[in-house]
Amino acid sequence: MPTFSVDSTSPTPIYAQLDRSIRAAIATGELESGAQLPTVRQLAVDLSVNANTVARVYAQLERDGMLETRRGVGTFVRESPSPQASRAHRERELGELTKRFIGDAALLGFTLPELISQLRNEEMK
Amino acid sequence: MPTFSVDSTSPTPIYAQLDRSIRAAIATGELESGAQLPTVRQLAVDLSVNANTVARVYAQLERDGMLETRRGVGTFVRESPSPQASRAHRERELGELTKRFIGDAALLGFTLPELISQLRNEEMK
DNA sequence: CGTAGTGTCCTAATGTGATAGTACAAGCAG
DNA sequence: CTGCTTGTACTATCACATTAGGACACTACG
Repeated sequence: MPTFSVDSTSPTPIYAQLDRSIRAAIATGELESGAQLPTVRQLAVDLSVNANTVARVYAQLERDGMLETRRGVGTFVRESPSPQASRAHRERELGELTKRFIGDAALLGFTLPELISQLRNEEMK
Repeated sequence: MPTFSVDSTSPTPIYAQLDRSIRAAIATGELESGAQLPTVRQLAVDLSVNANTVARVYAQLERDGMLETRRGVGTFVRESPSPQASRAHRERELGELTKRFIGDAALLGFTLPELISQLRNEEMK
C-alpha cells in the first residue's frame, strides 16, 4: 500500500502535490504496473483532503494515460504508462528538465552530489 | 542586479515562487547584505506580474526580517539574516523540486536510476 | 519649493483551489 | 434481484491569488 503525502500548508495546491506524488511513485516502481491505488474516498480520508480533489487528480492522470479506472472496481496503474516519444526528443526534454532541476537547486545552495544523494533517498523509499 | 524568475503557468502561486527566489538569492550570497532590490514597479514589469504581487512579497519578507524597506528610497537586504532559519525551508523546497523532477521525467518515461545517471553525466562535464 | 521616484494602501473584478453535500452510474458478491 | 463498493457528476460556498487602477505618504534632488 503506497503512502502518499501532501502538505495542506504548502502554497503549492494539493492536487499538484498529489499528482507529483503519484507520478513519482510510479516512476520509482513503488507502484507497479497493474497495482491498485487507494480508493478515492479512502485516500481522501488518509490525506485529510476532500474526495473531489482526489477524484480530479485520478481523472487527470487517467487522461494522461498513467492510470486506468474501472467504475465500481477501483483505480489501477496502466501497463504502459509512458507513451514513447522519439528517443532524441525524450533525451532533449530530459536534458532541459535536468538543467532546470540543477539550476533551481543551485539557487537553494545545493550541489550536484547532494542532488544525487537526494535521488538515492527517493530510490530507497 | 539579481535575476529572479517566476513561471506563471506553474500551479505554485507567483508570490511563493518569488518569495523562494529572493530567499535563495540571499541564502547563496547572490544578494549581499545591504544590496538594493529592484523597485516594486520595475520588478513587476520585468516579471510580467502585477506590482501588488511584488509589493506583498517584499512586505512579507520584511515582516520575516529578511528585508528592510525605506519609503521613497527602496528595498534592501537586511544586515544579518540568519542562515539557520532558511535551512528547513531549503530542505522542504528541495523535496518539492525533487518530487517535481521525478514526476516530470516520469511523463517522458524515464525511471529514477536513469535520472541518477543523468546527473552523474552532468557531474562529469 | 516642485517634481520624480519610491513604498503603501484601497477597491473592484476575475479565476482557481478546496470544501461539503448530494446524487447518479457501474461493477461485484451474496 | 439486493446491497455494497467503486468512480463520476453536480451544485453551492468559501478562501485565496492575481489583476487593474487609482490614491496617498515619504524621500531625494534640482
